[in-house]
Amino acid sequence: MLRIGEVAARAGVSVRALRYYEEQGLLEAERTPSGQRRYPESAVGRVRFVQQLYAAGLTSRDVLEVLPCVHTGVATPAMLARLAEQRDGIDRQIAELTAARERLAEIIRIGEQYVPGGHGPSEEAVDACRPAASRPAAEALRPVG
Amino acid sequence: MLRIGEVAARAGVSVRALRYYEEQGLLEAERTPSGQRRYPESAVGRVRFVQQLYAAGLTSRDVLEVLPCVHTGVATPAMLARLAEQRDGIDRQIAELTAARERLAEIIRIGEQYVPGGHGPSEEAVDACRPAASRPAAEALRPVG
DNA sequence: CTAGGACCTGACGTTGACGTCAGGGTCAAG
DNA sequence: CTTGACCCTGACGTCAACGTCAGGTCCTAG
Repeated sequence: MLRIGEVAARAGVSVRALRYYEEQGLLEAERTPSGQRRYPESAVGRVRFVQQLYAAGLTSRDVLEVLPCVHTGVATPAMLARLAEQRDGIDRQIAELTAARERLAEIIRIGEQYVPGGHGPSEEAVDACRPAASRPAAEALRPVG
Repeated sequence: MLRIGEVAARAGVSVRALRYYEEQGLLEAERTPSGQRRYPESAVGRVRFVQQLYAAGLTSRDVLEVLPCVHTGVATPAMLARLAEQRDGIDRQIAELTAARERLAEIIRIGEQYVPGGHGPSEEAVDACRPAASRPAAEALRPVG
């Protein structure tokens, strides 16, 4: 059985975070007679999983909805629906991130092309800043006005 | 020239958000003699771009660091470095999201497999909750304790 | 037995991106 | 000329996931 500090260190989070997770019902702990928390090794993996879901934009409540699969080992249809919903949400996020990434990457490509020479503003660079959908407009993201 | 309400509607954000962007230096506006804001069409695209970067986890300050490419049309080496940094951050996020997504997807697959029958907890379902790295441990994410 | 590092429970502070309310101008239509 | 939708500037409220501080307990090495 691990003490809270050990779990925190192994999972790469703060002690405060673990107490917060308990508060939110995401992580239980046994208690010693004196009231100190004791965790099984499994807690480390669980904390990492929670962190992963947080990173995916889920809230504590979302995670709480999704975690029961852990206890029952099997999902109800309603839970499956929620799981699928969260998965789809993540898919949407990935799509958005990919779009944003591409946009930055294009700005970088064009920037790298023009910086060496060091000459003035390039239409292409400005162009890269515009949303793909409105490229023809040739206006977006240039100095407003 | 668009009024603030129109820009907000077209970009799918609140009027308050636009005023906030101005406060953060992310979006300028001309003013009518009476002090009302007027935006060019380009503002809509710009707002969408800012939203996209927010969705990618950038803060207002991050966006502010990245936006100047818009004004100069070309990036300084320092700016290119920041852009690359943000792009790499997004890449890391995408990787994490993909991992989280896969984990949820696996839970769903196994859940779908066992729910129809409606019998008890399945080891596989529990297994899917564990981090791939610690699969051999066969402990993580089961009822803690 | 004692020092000090780890742990405990409140409970208030923080940060970012807005929401919301108060109190008051603006302006096209009827 | 008045009504009602839209706009303005403060300025305080919100929510999540913790950070941090206070004041006290536990426990392990020396």
